[in-house]
Amino acid sequence: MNQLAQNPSNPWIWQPTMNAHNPHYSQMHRQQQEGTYIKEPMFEKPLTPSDVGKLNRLVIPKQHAEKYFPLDGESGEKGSLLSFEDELGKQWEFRYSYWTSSQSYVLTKGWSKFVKDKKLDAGDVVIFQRFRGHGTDERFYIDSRRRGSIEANSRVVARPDAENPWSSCASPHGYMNSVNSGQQASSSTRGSSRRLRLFGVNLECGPDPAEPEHLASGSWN
Amino acid sequence: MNQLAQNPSNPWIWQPTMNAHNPHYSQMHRQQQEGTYIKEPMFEKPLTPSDVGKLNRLVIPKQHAEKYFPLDGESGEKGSLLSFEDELGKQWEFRYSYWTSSQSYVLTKGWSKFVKDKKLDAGDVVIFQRFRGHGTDERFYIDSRRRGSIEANSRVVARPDAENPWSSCASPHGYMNSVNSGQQASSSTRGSSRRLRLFGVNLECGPDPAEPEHLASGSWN
DNA sequence: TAACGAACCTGATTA
DNA sequence: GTAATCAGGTTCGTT
Repeated sequence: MNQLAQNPSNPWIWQPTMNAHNPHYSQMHRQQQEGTYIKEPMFEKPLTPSDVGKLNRLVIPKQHAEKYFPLDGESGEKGSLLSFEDELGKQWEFRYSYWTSSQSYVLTKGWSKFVKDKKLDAGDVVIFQRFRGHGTDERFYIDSRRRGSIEANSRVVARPDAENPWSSCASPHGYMNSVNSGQQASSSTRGSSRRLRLFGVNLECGPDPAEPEHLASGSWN
Repeated sequence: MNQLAQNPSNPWIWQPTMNAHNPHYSQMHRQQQEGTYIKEPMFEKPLTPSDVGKLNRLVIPKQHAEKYFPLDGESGEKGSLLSFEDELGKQWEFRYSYWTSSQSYVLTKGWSKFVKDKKLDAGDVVIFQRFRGHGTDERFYIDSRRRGSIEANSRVVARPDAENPWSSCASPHGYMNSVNSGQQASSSTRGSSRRLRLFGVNLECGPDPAEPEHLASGSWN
């Protein structure tokens, strides 16, 4: 089911694995039969009640929006379309625009479908990553994790994957590796003290430590 | 501090007085170094709780809106911007539009700032006037008075002005003169019966007669 | 016609 | 004190 597999010699590098039977077999993989990508985190957004409510929009913090999704003059007026792939290879398109009245960047059209499909609630965290290929080749990846979870997406939580060596309290997709520069974090799945540093945030991973706020709002920068 | 002074020979006519030290020295006066204006009342709106509440809008009675602030087809769609000057020469801009859902004309953007700045409460009255110059030259003026007061604006109430010969229970800016065609109203600042007719409305000005409703809702037409 | 979505707005909070 | 940000709203056109 994984469309990308870690390169055994370098956990930063991910390579597509072909699986034509996957109904969500992504355009990315159809178009690019080979090649390597660097998967890197962009930012996270802990969802507010408004982000998952009736407003049908996700506010993207300005510093992240301007860094990763710059709008040129033309697209700034009418907004643009951003395409993402989720952990199943499913494609998601969102209208992305800037609201001058509130000076904020938002995902609008398509966002509510994502919220519904992923059953997102306030406090859940949406994770934005990108795969960078050769030159300016760049593909966006969207993921989420439940409030209080440090799992990067629902796949590991809801569908434990025997292929994945990371267990609960570790990070799938090599986040830890990339953040820790290949050095594996010292976490154990047994024992009373389970602590790790993820993306610059100290995280407790004991037996449900009442979801401390610093965990839910942990961000990459 | 007065930006306009009555013409000694005709109280209907007001002429700008220059005062470069006034921090609110208005564009009107900067642009028009000379000239005369006819100041005339348009209408008043006694403020409802909604007008000063969280709705951040002022409903303008339809007959007044259509008479004084007509919206053409183009501006009817997106609304327009109305500029006013207050008694201090400060400029106020309000978005003005028609809400089809409620069939009403409203001031929206900018209105809440005015309410806050003037400390307006329900029952207070907002006064709309215009200065008419040559041809179609027209400038809007916005003012307010406290609930139960017949003072035309806070200047006389809060900042007694030695230059102004009108005392409490009289009208500044020559309203009385213009309405009574130069004939001074028979009001006295002493005595048990203080009554005057202002813009066609009989007003009691006794010692705080429990703010009768007809006073608070007195209107020019 | 009811629901959705795009645009607009504002106040609390923060830097 | 001032300015920027953004969560939480509203309206209104579209479907």
